[in-house]
Amino acid sequence: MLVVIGETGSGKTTQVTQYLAEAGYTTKGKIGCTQPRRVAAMSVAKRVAEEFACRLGEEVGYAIRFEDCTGPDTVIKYMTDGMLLREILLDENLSHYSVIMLDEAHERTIHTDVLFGILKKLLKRRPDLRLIFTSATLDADKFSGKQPESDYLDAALITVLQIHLTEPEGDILLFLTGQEDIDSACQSLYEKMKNLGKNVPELIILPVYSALPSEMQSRIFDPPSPGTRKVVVATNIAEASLTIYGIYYVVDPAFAKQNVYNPKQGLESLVITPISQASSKPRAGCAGRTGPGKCYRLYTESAYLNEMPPTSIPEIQRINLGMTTLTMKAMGISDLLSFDFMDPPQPQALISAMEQFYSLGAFDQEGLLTKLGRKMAEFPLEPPLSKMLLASVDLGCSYEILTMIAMIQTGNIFYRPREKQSQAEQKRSKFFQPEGDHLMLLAVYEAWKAKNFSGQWCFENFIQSRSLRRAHDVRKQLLSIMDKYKLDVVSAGKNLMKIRKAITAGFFFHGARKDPQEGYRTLVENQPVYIHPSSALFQRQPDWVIYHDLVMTAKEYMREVTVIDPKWLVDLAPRFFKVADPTRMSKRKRQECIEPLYDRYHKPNSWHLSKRRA
DNA sequence: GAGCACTGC
Repeated sequence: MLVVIGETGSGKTTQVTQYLAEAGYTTKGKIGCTQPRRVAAMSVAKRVAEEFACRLGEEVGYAIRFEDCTGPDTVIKYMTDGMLLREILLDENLSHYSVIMLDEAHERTIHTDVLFGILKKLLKRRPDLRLIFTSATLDADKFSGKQPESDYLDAALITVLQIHLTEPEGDILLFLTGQEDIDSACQSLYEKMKNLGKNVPELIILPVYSALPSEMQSRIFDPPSPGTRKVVVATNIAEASLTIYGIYYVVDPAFAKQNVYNPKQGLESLVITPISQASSKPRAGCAGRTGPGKCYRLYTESAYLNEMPPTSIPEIQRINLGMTTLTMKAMGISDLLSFDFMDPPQPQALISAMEQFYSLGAFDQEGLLTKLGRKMAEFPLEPPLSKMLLASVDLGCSYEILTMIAMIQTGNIFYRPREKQSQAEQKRSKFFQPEGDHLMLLAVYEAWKAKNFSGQWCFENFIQSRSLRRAHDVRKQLLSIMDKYKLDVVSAGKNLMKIRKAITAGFFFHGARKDPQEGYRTLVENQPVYIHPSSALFQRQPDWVIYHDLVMTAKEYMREVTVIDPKWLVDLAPRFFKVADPTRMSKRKRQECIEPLYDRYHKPNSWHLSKRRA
């Protein structure tokens, strides 16, 4: 086992694999090298193939989701870290490899973190395997919070204008946190420039974030005409995923949105947090990729030292662990609580994941994976979604559920530009279905399909064609896994109840009931929640609903909501709900007939506390 | 009557 420390761009990614090949490591197996991002895996493989003087896919190749560019002769294989994790599911000894290199391990993606633990264990069975971890930094530390300064936006805009008015030519990149920030910053920059009159040189203002349609994203690559300067206002999409040439000035307020998951409530939210010292470096590095550059850091040295954490919290301690832990279980890792994680996740996050497996029927009483659970792990989906898919096979509506899952996973289906909001909304409401938003997503996909997957149709309907194409790819992949395991793909026809039942079978713990006073209450924690105003059910407010997820913004909003019959809950989730005993209920409760079961005694929780089991 | 950073399978 070897650890290589080196800055990004030091050549470790492209050279180490070739040195190993020259040294003869490819005679007994392949050299595998993981990357946290797809683009990196592809572009690095391309470069190494050139240096190796072979065609891509021959001796040097890559594998990412939806794309396997390797062949029988491939000896150096680049791949995403998630891809290697899937490979372990098929061959736990990785018998085709002689060397595995986990590149950019400092990024601490959940996949790299899990691979780290699994590969260390694999060394005991395969002492001949060589492991290499590469990192730009050595140490990791814990995170401490800092209140965002309310005026960082204003300070950032003033800095941009100062640069524009006083500094020599060269484009500007400003980092902000999200779509709303960016749109309003662009608007306000535009007005400030207008107020300055005609005597100042022109400033071209360009927003960029992932939800922006690709045509508008690509405008940031156009070079400005002579005598003008451009300013790109971006999220951290510009940090690693996009390279913009001609940037000389970077303005960095040092904030970003981070996904924070609360396992107890099952609630994810995006919180504005200070970036880490480690990620301030690549931001500054965006200045002068092609020449000298300057970075304006909108914070003091003391804030840098005292308030910004050295590195960010690793993903594994922040996010919902459902899919990862199900994959680990399917790999035969029986005791997750004592697994050798580099930084262990919160025990509560592991326990809630396992409780969810039990109520979904993926675990038995002993905490062992059931047949259903094993099948669920085959799909690259969150466990509730794969349960929903497998339930749809039995209910006879897998054709429709496949599409809904692909669409819901992709997100960002509808595009609502500021200046054409009402028009976009009108188009969107044409897809509304009385049963709810899941069926609306299906209706969108079917309409697109009927128009031969037309991009023009998407444009006319304010729908992001990029998202639909991706949903199409995801659907194809899921379909091929269904084929592999001989799972039937059948249409529900006109019987939409089957579809709503399948949704309930996966998402029963996301049930909510109308509150007589206001909004809804979740069945599990009795939390007050609301239907999102963009939902097809916003006007209808039905009594019982299932939601796909909760998002905390102005209120706690349910996104992707579907009407259900509460009787289904007991049938489809007998481990979670029971019909309440009327003699033990208050009069008010008696009318409701159903109460959620989440009493401690009902959970067979011995398996997650005991190490002997499983 | 609102506003979803990024990545990955």
